Amino acid sequence: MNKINIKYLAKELNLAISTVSRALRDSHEISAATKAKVFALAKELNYEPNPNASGLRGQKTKMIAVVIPDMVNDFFSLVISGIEKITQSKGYHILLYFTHGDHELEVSFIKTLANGRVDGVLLSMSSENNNRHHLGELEKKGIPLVMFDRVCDTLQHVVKVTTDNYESAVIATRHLIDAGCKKIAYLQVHKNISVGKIRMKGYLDALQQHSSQASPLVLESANDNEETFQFLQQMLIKEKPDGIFASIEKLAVICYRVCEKIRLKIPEDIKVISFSNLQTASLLNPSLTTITQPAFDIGETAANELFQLINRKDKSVAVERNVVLKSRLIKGRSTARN
Amino acid sequence: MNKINIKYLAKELNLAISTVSRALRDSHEISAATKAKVFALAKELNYEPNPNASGLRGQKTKMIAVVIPDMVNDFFSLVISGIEKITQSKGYHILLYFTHGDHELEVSFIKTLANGRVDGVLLSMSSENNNRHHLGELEKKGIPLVMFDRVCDTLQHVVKVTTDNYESAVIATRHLIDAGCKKIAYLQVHKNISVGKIRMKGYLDALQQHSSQASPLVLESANDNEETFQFLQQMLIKEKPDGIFASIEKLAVICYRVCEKIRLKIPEDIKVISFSNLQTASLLNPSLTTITQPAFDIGETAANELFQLINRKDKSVAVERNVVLKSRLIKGRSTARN
DNA sequence: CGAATTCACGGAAACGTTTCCGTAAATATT
DNA sequence: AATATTTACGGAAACGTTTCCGTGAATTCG
Repeated sequence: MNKINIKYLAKELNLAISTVSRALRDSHEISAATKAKVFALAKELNYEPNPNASGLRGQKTKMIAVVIPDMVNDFFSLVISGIEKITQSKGYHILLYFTHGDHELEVSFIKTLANGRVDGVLLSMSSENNNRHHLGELEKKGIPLVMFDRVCDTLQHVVKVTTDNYESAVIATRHLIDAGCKKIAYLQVHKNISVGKIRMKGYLDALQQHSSQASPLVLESANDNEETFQFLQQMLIKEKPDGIFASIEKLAVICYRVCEKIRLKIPEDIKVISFSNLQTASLLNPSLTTITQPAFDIGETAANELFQLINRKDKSVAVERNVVLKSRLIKGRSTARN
Repeated sequence: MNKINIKYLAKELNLAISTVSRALRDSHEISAATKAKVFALAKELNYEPNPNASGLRGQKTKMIAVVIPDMVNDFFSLVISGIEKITQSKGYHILLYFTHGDHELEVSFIKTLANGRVDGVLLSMSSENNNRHHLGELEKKGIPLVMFDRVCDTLQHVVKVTTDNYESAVIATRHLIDAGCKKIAYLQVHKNISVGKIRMKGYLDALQQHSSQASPLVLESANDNEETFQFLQQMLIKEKPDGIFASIEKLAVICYRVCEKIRLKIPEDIKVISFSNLQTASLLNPSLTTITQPAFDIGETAANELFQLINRKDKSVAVERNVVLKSRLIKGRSTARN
């Protein structure tokens, strides 16, 4: 359990510490012969530079933070896979944080991250979108930030990677209308998630422009799944919608369960469409029509944007940019015409 | 963008660096009055200690690495959630690595990790289980290791967290036998994953002891999903099994697709059971009977075991321990009696 | 051939913490 | 009252790396 560091290599080779360091970094100031000797010994002893020392000296950590609500659905798993593809190719490391939808946790994570622990941050915000003061701390410390999916719509001077939520919601709603739905309900999560707001606007606009439906029908989900189940059941019985547009897949799943319980047949009695990255959507009973976000692409894109920020020369000017990726409508039997 | 570090705090308060450091760590050597002043300023300026400096000095990083094959199924997502619960409560950070089933990548990850980047490693091995020399490097450097799920069965002196794969496989096979299956096929991944081997042994033993089936029927999946689809289709047509035991959920999903294509009715014509953590298993058509591993528990347990190793006093003696958690059989319609 | 330049390397400072050691003043002990 | 101990803090070393600066020797140039 001997400490193998540059000092040890230097002593072993009768060289100065600085020489060994330069040799390892392939500096032109070092002769080929010396480099060869250093490389050989480093390889033999399995030498790896101490990241804390490098980080401390160079103010570079080769690490980025990924801060997401959680991983209960396939979306964020895919995003992370996309991020990992990029970080892996750049020799970077991923630090992973879950906010569990808790804004306070998010603030505390960002605070600890704002001190040289990472070279950059990828963030998908926690539910409560009220306060964004903590993000200024990152900018103040010169740590690049890229937001994705759940972005902060009121925050300027930041790079955001999103999908065409509005257009997709319009398409989804029109898909239900075209399938013959006369009364379409929208299942929404918390009101203060920007993604949810934008999707709902798409639903509302499409309804107004392309349907004769008298008024929109919106159900906001509860914190607890069982509670949501009850609410949805009441709504389906009372309002009798013939189309359901779920803003997230969890709500579609709950909807399937409610329909099974109260003997509503999908798609005969009621049609269901949902934003979803569920890999088994096509195997559900019936197969679920989905609006599927390019989750892996989002991860790749966000990571690439972040590395552009990390590597740029002039860090004084703030960068603002909105990258919007397209979602896809994948038809299943849940919205088949009667 | 001023650097806020201990030196700055010290100058601002007319104190020595050492005094400020001790105050921040709530040392008994510092008077209450001084502590209060230091805390106040630190809070006001949002001071956070530089992790590289702390890590370099104290040889503690407050980080652990999680090395897993990938995140294409819900299992590892849940494991990570379990791990995160523990790290979060201990103020630790998670570094995440995907090996993508590539042994070389695993070796290279472990190598970089063996140099003070992390305080401990949680590992679920990549597919190829042949070489385990790289893990010795961790032990040599005194970095604790806990393996989970895909463990190395030939490696001694290490903590392993697994599930009762053998017993579960016996139960799964017996479940099919009890449901009336006379010819049960086992769908297996790569031969050299210990988990797969153990599960297959359970299948073989259960078959021998409780079934009149002449000989076992095993199909090893190809690397490519479509290829596996073709193989399985051929096998179902040629051998006509009436029961399928899938060792991982991906194979069960492929099996569903094949059955749909060649018009085999589940469970009337053929019954299907699978190891799976699919959250939508009960919503599939038909609902899938699963052996479900306590993935979240595995994460929690592995993380707790790791922290025990990290915090123990005497690091000279190697610890060996096998924690085995129980899986659950969750009945669906895919194995209903005819 | 003397001067300027390049080459190849050594010494030392710096990154921000933590902790060992030292020390005046204050308090306690005999 | 003289000594011992505690209190509260300062100075400096150490963690391992990178890089600035310096310097003899070798090479190039006029």
